[in-house]
Amino acid sequence: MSIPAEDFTDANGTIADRIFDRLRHAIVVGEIAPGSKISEPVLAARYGISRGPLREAIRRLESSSLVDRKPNVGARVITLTSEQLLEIYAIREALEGMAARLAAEKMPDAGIADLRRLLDQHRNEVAQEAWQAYFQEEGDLDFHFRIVQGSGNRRLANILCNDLYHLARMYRCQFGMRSDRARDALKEHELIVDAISDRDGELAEWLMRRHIRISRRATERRLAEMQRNS
Amino acid sequence: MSIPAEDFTDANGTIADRIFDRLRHAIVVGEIAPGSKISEPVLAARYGISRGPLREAIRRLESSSLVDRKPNVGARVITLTSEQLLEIYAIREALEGMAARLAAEKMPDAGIADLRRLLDQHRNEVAQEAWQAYFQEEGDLDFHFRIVQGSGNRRLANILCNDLYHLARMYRCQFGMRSDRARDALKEHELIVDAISDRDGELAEWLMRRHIRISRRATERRLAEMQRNS
DNA sequence: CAAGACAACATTGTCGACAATATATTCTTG
DNA sequence: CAAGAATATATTGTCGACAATGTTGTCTTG
Repeated sequence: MSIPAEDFTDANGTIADRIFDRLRHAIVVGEIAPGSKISEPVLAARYGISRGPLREAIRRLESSSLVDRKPNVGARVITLTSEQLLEIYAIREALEGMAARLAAEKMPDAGIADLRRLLDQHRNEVAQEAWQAYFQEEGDLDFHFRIVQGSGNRRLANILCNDLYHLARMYRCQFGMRSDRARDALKEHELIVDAISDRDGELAEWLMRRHIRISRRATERRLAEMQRNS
Repeated sequence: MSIPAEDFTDANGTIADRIFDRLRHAIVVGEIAPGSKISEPVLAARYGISRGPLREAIRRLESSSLVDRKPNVGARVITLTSEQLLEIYAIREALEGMAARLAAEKMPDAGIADLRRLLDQHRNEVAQEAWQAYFQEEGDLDFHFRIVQGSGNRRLANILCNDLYHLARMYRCQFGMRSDRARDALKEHELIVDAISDRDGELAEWLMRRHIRISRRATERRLAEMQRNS
């Protein structure tokens, strides 16, 4: 929810920047189907802009590895394979584990307090069962997002927030991932925040890595299930 | 040396792609000084191209975080601070540690044999003391590059090879990093290859992380020294 | 003389048109 | 009728020109 890339306020920045955000969002939520062609003429017409800014946006989408471009042929939205998804989980485990450790060492107390408030909110939502899976997932990303920010490593935050989180979100939209793991995940989140609050970096890293590993296994099970049903 | 991005054969691909490679190389080796402005008109004139492809290349340089761009103002080459450099080392430690573990599990025997040949070559160069620091450093990157490739995680390889290695190289050129650590580094490389060859992922990860940590400490010492002399 | 406003300039952002390349269709030929 | 070549079409790549924004230098004025 508070991920900057999500709230593309159409007022600021250049057309290329705005179209990049819009396209990225459209791709991530599946509005533009995976594997479909990114045609410059039709998109330029649809959004009422010229091809110039559009091309720059597409080049950036390529850098974010959301589209696959071939010279003189064009760009297509990537189709996330299960292998690629597991690759992302592996990277997140390494990177976010490190982020949790750094956050335990360097995150300001105010940030930890914010984190606790966020968890309180999640706890209410889960308890009332009034939450929708969508918001639950958003909340999960929000949690991870804040910890990464708290690590203080700007480049780490860039890698995760500009690329990997969008890909993770894309997968969730693509496979209609509904989280029946909300309660467990919340508990894991709470333990992580406790460790960070105790400034126990080693434990925070271990908990975060396990959290992501569990999440990956749940995904693997789901993928195997889908494989079986198809 | 065998890093794909380095040999920009001017024959294939579009102008935008070629100019991206050329600019990246020019920035990395310091041909375009850190902090200097990336002026579209002057670069278009210098390379004899139009501004269109150039702009796309600049957008991609921005995605690689080699330039810093402000809307309606322009782009400037980033200036690597020592903090940013240490951030990169931290990320490399996490990511390449993982890569070494995966390589131990999945790298084909042929790849390991290639790795050994590479180390033989390095050993000769070091023994003859006929090596120049430049090639030594290139060889180091080549070693890391191959292990990352051997991990089989394509996205991991992209993150490291498309962004972080270029930044690391940029730093080395920027600070005129001469390696008096070649002998030790070679020994560490050999241990890592031994672990991979033994399919001991845990050890390979540990050795790789330590290798990068030692390298980071050497860099920190050098930075402190430079700080003192200035 | 200093500080702020104004104007001239340069640079970036955007657009439409043309050239080069790839894909799809049609035609020929065994 | 099938397979391949040649053409036709559409899309991408590139370019030069115009509009919008930032910057810089100058001029006025307290």
